[in-house]
Amino acid sequence: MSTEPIISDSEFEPKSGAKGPTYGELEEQILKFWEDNAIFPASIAGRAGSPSFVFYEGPPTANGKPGIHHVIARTIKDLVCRYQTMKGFKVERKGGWDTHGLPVEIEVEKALGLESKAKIIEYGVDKFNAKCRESVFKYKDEWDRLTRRIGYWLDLEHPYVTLTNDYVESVWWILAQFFQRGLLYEGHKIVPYCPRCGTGLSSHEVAQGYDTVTDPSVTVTMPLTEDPQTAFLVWTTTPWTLISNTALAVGRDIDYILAVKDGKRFILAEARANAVLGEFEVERRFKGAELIGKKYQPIFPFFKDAPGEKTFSVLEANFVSTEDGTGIVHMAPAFGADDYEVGRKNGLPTIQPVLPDGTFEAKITPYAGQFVKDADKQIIKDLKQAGRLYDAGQIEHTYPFCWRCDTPLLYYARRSWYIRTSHFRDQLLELNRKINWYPPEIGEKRFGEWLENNVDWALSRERFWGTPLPIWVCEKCGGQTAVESVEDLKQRGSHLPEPLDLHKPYVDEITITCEGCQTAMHRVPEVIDVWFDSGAMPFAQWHYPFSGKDKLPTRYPADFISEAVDQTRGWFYSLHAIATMLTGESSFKNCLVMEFIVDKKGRKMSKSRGNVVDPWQVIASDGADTLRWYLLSVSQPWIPTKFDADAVTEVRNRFFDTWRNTLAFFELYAGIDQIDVIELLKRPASANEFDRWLNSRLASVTGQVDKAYSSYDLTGAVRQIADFVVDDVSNWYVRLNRRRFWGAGKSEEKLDAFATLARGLLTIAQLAAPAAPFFADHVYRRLIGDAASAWPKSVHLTDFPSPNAGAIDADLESRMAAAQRVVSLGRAARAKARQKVRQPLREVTIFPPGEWAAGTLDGMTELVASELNVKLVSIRADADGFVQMSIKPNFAALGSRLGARVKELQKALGSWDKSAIDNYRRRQSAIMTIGGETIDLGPGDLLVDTTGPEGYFVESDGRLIVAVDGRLDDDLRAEGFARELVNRVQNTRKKIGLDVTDRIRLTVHSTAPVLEALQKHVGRIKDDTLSVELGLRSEKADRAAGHVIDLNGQEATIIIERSPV
RNA sequence: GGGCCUAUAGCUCAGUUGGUUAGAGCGCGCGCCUGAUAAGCGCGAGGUCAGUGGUUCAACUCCACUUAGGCCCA
Repeated sequence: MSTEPIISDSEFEPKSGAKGPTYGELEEQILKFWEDNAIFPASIAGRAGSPSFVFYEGPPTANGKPGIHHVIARTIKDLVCRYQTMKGFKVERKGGWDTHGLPVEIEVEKALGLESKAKIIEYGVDKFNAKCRESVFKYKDEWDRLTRRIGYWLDLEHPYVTLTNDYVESVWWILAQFFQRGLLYEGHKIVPYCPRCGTGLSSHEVAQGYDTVTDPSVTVTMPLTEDPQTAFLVWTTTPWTLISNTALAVGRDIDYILAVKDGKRFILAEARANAVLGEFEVERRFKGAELIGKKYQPIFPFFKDAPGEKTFSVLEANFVSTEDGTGIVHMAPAFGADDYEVGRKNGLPTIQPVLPDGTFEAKITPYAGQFVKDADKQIIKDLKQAGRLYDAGQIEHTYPFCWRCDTPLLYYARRSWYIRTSHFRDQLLELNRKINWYPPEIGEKRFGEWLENNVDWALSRERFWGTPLPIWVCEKCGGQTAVESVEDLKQRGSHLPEPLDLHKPYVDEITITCEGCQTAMHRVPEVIDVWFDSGAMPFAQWHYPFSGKDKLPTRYPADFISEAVDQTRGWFYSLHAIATMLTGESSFKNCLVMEFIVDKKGRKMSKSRGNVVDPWQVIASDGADTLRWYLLSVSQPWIPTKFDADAVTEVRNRFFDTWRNTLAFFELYAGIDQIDVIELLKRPASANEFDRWLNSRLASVTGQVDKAYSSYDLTGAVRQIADFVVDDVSNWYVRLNRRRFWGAGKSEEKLDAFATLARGLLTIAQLAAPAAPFFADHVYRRLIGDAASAWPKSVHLTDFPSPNAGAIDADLESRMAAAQRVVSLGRAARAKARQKVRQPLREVTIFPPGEWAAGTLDGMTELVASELNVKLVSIRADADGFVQMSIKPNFAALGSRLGARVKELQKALGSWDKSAIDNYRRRQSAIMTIGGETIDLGPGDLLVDTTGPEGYFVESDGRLIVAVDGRLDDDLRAEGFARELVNRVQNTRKKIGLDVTDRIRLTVHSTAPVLEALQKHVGRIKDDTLSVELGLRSEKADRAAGHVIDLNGQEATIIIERSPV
């Protein structure tokens, strides 16, 4: 055994205000230790040969600074990975960067002052893309720095980067597979389109430009082919789209009527009839289903011969509502996403008579060359003339405008490439059911319903900075081919640039000779949706299948991913969809979905509001562990969290300071006695009841925390750890066992206490390590020291503790809980008696509740007596005659059994007298008659409530009663003086800077009654205050020489001198 | 406009399949304890459980609608 003190520089410092290093400084030290000793790589290498726990990092884009919401995301990912590592798994964590996409382009456009696609082309796509490439790593260093500082262990040296040729090549390979399986096709997509800029807008661009405007609101007639005297009534706010009308839509289950008004016959939804028609007669009622398939007469002649079996007929659509309009919807597939989708399913033609600049083409003679919205007026006039207008008015609503030039946007069919995801709908749904979502409703609702309504994935983007779509088309014969690798491209292509860059514009120059007609094929101009990039990461991060074939089997699918809820239709979907189509299984098994972090007022954090929290500031003041712990414990990650900096500090004060002080307490006395922790941990289990209790609690908590972590209840886990440290370890075990730590020598009793606390602190460090990796390692290393080679260097290299089942003593835990309840009520009773706890009292009487087992307080009376500072603890089963009682039904137990009769039972109980109540309290059974029916009442069916007996000071929580005898006698008073004196001396010792081990000579000057009282307790006073001499003087003291104190209203002066021995 | 999440004490959050008097921490007031703890303990003040309507013997809890904040779509 080592004779050197393990703890050379104790953290404990007497109250001087300084508390040793700040948490931030400690964390920096731990970070350095991790780096110097390569602990992160060691934590993976140490699990070589173990089964893998597969984690995928969702790639961020580093063109913006990381914020507080990134800290929670990274904390959760880190926690789970560290936990699984401690559980024995090999957990690799490859970092990643998302580097393509429109948001990147928009940032660069703003920086360069480019206002349209034409301007970008003018500027040069090569130069533009070079700028994009730079911009995506603008804040990479900042990201890396924050990632390291918050302790997120991630392989930042070998990240996957979506813009590299290797990554793009993998994406191309996947797309080529899809192409060869016929899953890629060309179609149209309805996009919000600015006719002036000549470009489609992304949804977040559109969201910026909504404005309230007045538009025409017209209702037109569509006569039935089979009965031209009857017409459908159809409503629209965009009359110009009527030219492209190809069908009508109704809801299958909506109620419709055939109405007669002024001799004319109309069909419309019943719910809308009053609003549209005013007065009318109903000729017939029927469901929408009856209308499906009916033909009608086109409203304009231009496309009356359009192809399609179902053209100019009534279709079914689930989006038809009766909120406004007529319940019969006009369909123009070229100008509405819903329309387009229904049109596609029903083989309708896409009639598109509008040119890219927003004007009608020449074929539409009366309106040719007019901007469509300007043509509305003339169109309405012409409809009226043709007798097809039922009603025309105006409506105020919101409409999107281009955020750059204020031109009204048109929803416009543009050429687009699609992936046939809808063919996999059932499989997507089925595989989704196998994913564990946290919380589960994300999987069932938000994600599940999204999959239910799956439409084909619109893959292409008419942009510049993205993975180019690897499809080459022959202009002559229309032949198409997909390139599946760089090798493939080299073999088939000409004009390959050197060095090879797979981005625009270079890749566009490469031509492939058409197999069919030997003509040059050119690549389609589009790039792909950036979500496809990130969704391909399970494969592309390893450059699969070109070099990752050996790696994939142990790295797919992921056991765990976690991102914020906005990724439901982003990354979660792209991961799931690509994997399902490529491998037939989903790419992740567990998915923890985070909600957003909002400001203190519940509003979104945004730069413009100026309410963004800078993580660096929080880390600087409270430390990264504190921030991590706050974010984990404040609420479940999947409910929105209001960030509160004061609450972060509170976490530090309540949990970390308590934990740290418990360690400091241990170190203080372990240091004094030169106790070797490693040897301590080898001691057999202690028989001491307190030690057994703490060990039992420790085992229970270990099991609960393990279970919580493994089921992704991270909040539950950290809350349990914090409660255990604060309540059980610090405020109960340490406080009540302090004397065992200070005692002289190295008694078994003392070493047992040290061993118990050491074991507790060590295990807590392990339990907390995944959540608070810095401080946990600090505690661990202070305990283990550097010398101990048998123990791993870092807590993160240890195995997660498994509960010591043999240590769990449920009976002991419940007896201790009972004692704690008694003490708590006893203190309240003392407060009522206006007696401070330092003043000993004669007796406390306990009336245990009926449900307590007979021996519940066995072995606990000594503890209760000392905590409540009473001489005698009495337990009386029978409260009759001592307390007043009332009784009522236990609604929870009886409600389901008796239903409404509970009320009658309650009434009947009102007539019970005291003995009847006490009878039930003791026997826990009774028979009653309610409404002529006999009811057997068993244990717990009735609840006895007790209120105070006269004369005593009583406190009760409804079942347990604790009564304190508040009367004092001379002996009690004398002891009160003695304890009061000890307290004053101890405070004074501290104040004048004496060390806890210093011996003193103590002199007390006071009045005769006080001295007489103190005389009775000389031994105890000397022991407690480490006094080698105690002088009691009745003469007046020189007040300046000592400290004047108040002892229960009597004045005294104490003089303390340090004794040389 | 649609889908989903959230709303409980001054603040941050718990609240099991509907059931006794809706809890905790912080903050505030009063009292107490302390030989590790700028900590802790007790008591008190503080709640139309966002609002309205419904189902039920019984609603914070279930249903409908409304309001406010958020996410994703249109």
